[in-house]
Amino acid sequence: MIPVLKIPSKGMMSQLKNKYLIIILGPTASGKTDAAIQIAGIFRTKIISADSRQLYKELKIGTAVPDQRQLKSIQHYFIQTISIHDYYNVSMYEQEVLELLNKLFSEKDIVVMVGGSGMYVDVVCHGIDDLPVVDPLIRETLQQRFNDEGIESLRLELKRLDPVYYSKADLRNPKRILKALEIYYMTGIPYSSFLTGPKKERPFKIIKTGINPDRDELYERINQRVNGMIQSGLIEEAKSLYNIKECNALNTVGYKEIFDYLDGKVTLEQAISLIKRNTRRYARRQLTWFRKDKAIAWFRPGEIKNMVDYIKEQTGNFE
RNA sequence: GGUGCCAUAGCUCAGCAGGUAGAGCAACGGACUGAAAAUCCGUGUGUCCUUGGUUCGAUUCCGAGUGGCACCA
Repeated sequence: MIPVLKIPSKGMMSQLKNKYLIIILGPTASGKTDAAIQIAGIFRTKIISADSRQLYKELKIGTAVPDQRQLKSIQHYFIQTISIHDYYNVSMYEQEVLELLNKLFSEKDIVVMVGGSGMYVDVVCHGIDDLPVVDPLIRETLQQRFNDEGIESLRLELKRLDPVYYSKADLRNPKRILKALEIYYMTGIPYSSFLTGPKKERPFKIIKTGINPDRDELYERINQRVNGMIQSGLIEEAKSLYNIKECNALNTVGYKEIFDYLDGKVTLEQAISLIKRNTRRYARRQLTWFRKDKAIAWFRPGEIKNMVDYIKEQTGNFE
């Protein structure tokens, strides 16, 4: 059972007019963590992570969470807070972040948010429609049917049950079809009728900054990060998670390739190359997501001073 | 020094009995309202080493040059 969290009341929210959420986003390995810590230090505030994998307690090396020293210097939220066995989704994240922000803004004028999960960032900025919680049994049944029957019969079913969503859905993407059917079977109401579209307004102001190295530099940073992860014990970490490798949260770059190595499917050398390649691809997908957001002010790694100047300019120069 | 083989996409290579070229990997672009580091869709990016010749036409055939590899000295 998922606890329903209360959205702050209107009275509390009206006081947040001069509060600023500073978002630092960018592709993986672009230097977000360091930048966020420096900037949060300058503004004497705290950091909210918007990272769908650093959330998990059990994951550390492969997700490049901030180290102990960094976590001590600035308080972080949403780092290693839930278990990979827990069910979690962006809507829960939205609720929890709004709750937390309401609390943090009572003592700070500025809060920093850092992360590379575009959907997590967007949900905090614009919200997401409310959907019913789906019974895990329904989800499993549909998943089983997909495994047995393939996508075509589910697609035809969606066409019959929710023609509106069918007409605009990505019909070759099983996840989209399954999601819509889950909601239909949970409620008897078409998924499309839950999608209202309009974006929620937030009572606080949002300033978006991004860090985007040149492509060559980004790939070099990725290579170094991956080599560093191997040296720091990624293989041992993956071994300790091997018996639960089917968990959704472990369908993650860095872990899945090491599992294949442990299964003897690839050599260690191949696994490391694949981690690098898959991280590059992930970074590109992140950039595709961020590119369409024209509100982001872009910087290069190390341009902390420029970022701080930009933030001061946007907030009216107060600290 | 001699002989032979090779030179085509970022890489490994295929191909064209002469009509300006394609495969794997890599790369690049896009979608994305509850597992999003997930999932799905799309794209060939090229002085066919250089230079003469033959030809209506040469990446393809011939000569020379350059570079690489192998073997013989």
